[in-house]
Amino acid sequence: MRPKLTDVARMAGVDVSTVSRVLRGEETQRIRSETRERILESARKLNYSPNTLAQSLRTSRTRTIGLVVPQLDNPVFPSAIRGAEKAAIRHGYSLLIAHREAGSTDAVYHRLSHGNRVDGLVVASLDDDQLLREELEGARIPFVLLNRKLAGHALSVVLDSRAAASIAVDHLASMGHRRIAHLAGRPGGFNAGERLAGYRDGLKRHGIAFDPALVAVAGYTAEGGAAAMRSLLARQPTAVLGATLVTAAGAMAVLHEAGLQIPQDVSVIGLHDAPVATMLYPPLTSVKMPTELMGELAADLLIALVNGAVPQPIAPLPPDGLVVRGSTGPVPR
Amino acid sequence: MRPKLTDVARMAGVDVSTVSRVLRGEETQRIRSETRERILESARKLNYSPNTLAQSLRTSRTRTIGLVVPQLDNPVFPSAIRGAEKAAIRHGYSLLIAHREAGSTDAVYHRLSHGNRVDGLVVASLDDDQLLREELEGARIPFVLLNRKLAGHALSVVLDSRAAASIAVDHLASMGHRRIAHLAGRPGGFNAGERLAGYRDGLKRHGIAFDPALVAVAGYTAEGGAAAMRSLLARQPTAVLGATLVTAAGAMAVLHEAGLQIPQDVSVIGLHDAPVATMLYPPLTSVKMPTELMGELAADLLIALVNGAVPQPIAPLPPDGLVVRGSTGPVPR
DNA sequence: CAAGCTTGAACAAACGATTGCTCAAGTCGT
DNA sequence: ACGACTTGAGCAATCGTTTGTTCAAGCTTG
Repeated sequence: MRPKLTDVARMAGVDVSTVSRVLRGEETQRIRSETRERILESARKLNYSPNTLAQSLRTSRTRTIGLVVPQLDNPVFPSAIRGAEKAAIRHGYSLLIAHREAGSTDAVYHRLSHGNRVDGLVVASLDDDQLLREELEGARIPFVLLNRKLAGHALSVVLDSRAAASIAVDHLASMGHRRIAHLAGRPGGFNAGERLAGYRDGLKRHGIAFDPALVAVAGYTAEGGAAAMRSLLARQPTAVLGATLVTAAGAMAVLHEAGLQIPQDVSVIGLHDAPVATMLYPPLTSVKMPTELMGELAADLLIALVNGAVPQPIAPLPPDGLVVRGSTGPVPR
Repeated sequence: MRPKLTDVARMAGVDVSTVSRVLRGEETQRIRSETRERILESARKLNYSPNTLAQSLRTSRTRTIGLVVPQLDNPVFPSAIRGAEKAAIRHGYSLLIAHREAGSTDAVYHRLSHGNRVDGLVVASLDDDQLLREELEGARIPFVLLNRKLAGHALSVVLDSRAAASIAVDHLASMGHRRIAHLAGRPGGFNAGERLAGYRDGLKRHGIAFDPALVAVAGYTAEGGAAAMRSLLARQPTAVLGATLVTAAGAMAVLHEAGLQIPQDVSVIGLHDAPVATMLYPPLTSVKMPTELMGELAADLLIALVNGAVPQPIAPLPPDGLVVRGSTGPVPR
């Protein structure tokens, strides 16, 4: 049998309330130091550890936050998870990760938010606004959105994708590219819109006319990137801006298949940087984004919220800069 | 305020115990059907959902299992997570994912196993036996090891890495390769040993002498794979067997750097298949392993264990077969 | 019509902690 | 030496469920 407070109390010859106060380090009540020692000693001997269920029930706080991620094979999320973990640990919270694929029918939000298992939720979702809104409608706990916004709703921590896309275009344009294709994200999605806007910002700044024919929807998967790239091949872009690392990778595979050389024939650049970028051939030039920081700030924000603070909204996180690798080069003549 | 059982009871004009029985569908007690209706109606109106904390405290079961993963950027784990999720849902359990990097000082096991938050743990770990054993020593809940074994301890679900490595060697040997290098895993590790054994099995079957100079430790990261490959370059292997996808990818980057053509100069093959294999250039030939199934079986096993069954050990899961892509070809003459 | 069954539901005791209050003994000032 | 504090600890209620037990009616039976 697991030792409980009463066991420790019996062993130390005191009341459970005293044990509780000593173990929690409560200050409202003075305890003779020899009593304290006796209690601590007993707890140690019994290898006591509190039943968090009972604690949480009593205090109605779990000191746990949940993080819902829509996919694990996108490097953004592992990185954000690491950040959230750091923040959680820093505040003495536990982090509980839940996986919920886009469009899944599993009621993860409901389970977590109605089950009293977490004090708040950091939500990353690839679902469309409508669906997400419905899902979160009934949430009874505070939540913070990660890497997306939802109109009129909740706090968000997002990356400045617009700036990132714009930086990418700068890089390409500075090497003479003018036929720059864009592999776009989910149409209507927050990030997709931002990135497209940044792409257009960049073009404009360099006096390049926006050509809708050079934009194809790729979503967030390698297959999507590949399909989009295939559809753009006929347009003969000299450079391609992928909305994510993974879509850029999908595009690269298609370029290789088509017998095009990277970067001699076509330059490729991706948004977000991650270890996989170095595994591609050639290693992918990308705009590095503070994804870990994003997770960290989201968790910080949520924990503040949980503790009754009314946190300020956080501005989009600016890119960490450009990481130039082998996949981009001067425009072919 | 969240509605609780008493609220429903008051609204329906009955005792909480009756509400509880109706809502839980308990059969030991007959309930008049109009009463039942009234209760159900009230619960619906109040949008009642039970406090799982209280439930778990009372019943001392959480109907939740934990899955501890050591890394998220290795495709094996997302895949195993998916499998475990499936199994958990199938049994009506929730899955709680915890991240614990190898060598981390965070007491994840302790928190989970002593905190009464999960009924059991599926543990994947890259820590060495000694450390893992210590960590798990004090666990007060059942656990199942994922993708590794620990001498004399606990149930495991593992892949048949030995068979996988052997299949990979078959493939290479069948194309005439005889100088086959091996990028090995963590020395002393269970999987590393198995893979090395499989590699040697394969060599032997094809009458190739084992040459220790063709084996280098790469661990489980791209950098490790790259370093190992660099050290092997001088040995001029015609083919390389990476212990994982990621190490193979690291090796490929080095081969590219060195100006070697894949597969014309050197063939590369990896163990485990995952989407990233198709993103590499050339797309990586690999031995596909049932990683999702592994997660599923581990969760099944754990849930059986939690429910008092004494499950049979599970034999290593055989590979799903070879996926031939562009990274392997005939031996250069 | 009294005794014994059913039926259907209420009572009440846990589960393991936290925390506001009460209270006995010792200390101090006068 | 007596009342007023202080110190140190125990009492008991409570968090929201679950579940063994009791119990009042209504019904059957002989």
